[in-house]
Amino acid sequence: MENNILSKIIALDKTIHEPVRIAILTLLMVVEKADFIYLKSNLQITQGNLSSHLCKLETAGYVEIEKTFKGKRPLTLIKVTEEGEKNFKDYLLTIKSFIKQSGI
Amino acid sequence: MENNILSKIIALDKTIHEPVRIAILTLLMVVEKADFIYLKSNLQITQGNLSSHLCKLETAGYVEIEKTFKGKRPLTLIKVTEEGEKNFKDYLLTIKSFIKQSGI
DNA sequence: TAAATTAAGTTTGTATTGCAAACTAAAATT
DNA sequence: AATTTTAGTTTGCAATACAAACTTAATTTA
Repeated sequence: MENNILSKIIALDKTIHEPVRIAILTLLMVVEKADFIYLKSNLQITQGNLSSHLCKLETAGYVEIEKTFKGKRPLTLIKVTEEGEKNFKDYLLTIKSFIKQSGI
Repeated sequence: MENNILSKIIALDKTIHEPVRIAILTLLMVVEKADFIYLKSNLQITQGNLSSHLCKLETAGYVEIEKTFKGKRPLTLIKVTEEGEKNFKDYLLTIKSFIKQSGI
């Protein structure tokens, strides 16, 4: 038992453990779907940066990306998958128990 | 106010926000000094990996590295600096308030 | 109606990483 | 004398995060 929390920290899911992706997943947990522009304006990052992070999350199977149109303009909708949700919650629980043990 | 926590997450200190370095700093917070071997065996990572993370922390001014001898063998002692301690605590507080808001 | 601007993304380029494997140097053991 | 162990550092490389450049199409302006 004992300092097992440090091995859990070291084994943290790298797909999630990236600030921008933590923020993306946090937003996606509270809405059923979000569009690209909504995420971009909430996160205040460049479109290219958002695009590549979404690709990473999609490749990992953590989000689903649906390309549609609003009128004649492209509209990209993003939602978290069950797997993404589960792994994100696990991630949060590990962080939480780490914080608890840190005594902060 | 409101979703300001996400901008804090995105602005998280990259020198700290790396699992191995979080673990190193966590260990360094509870001892005055640690030696290389102590860190290596507690973290269960390769020496090369530990060496490079310590360099990164040293370059950032977050740890001080003192090379001495135990008998005739090299002994490397590592301690966290005041700046390292302050920034690590700030990091933990940000994570803590994020976890709190996440409702987990 | 031609030119410029805006919208909504994707692709490209690059400098930085994290890590394992290889290496160094000296001490201890066989 | 040769091998192994200890205590690290350096090297090599694949993966990454981000900004800048690009694409495509719609809209606005002159």
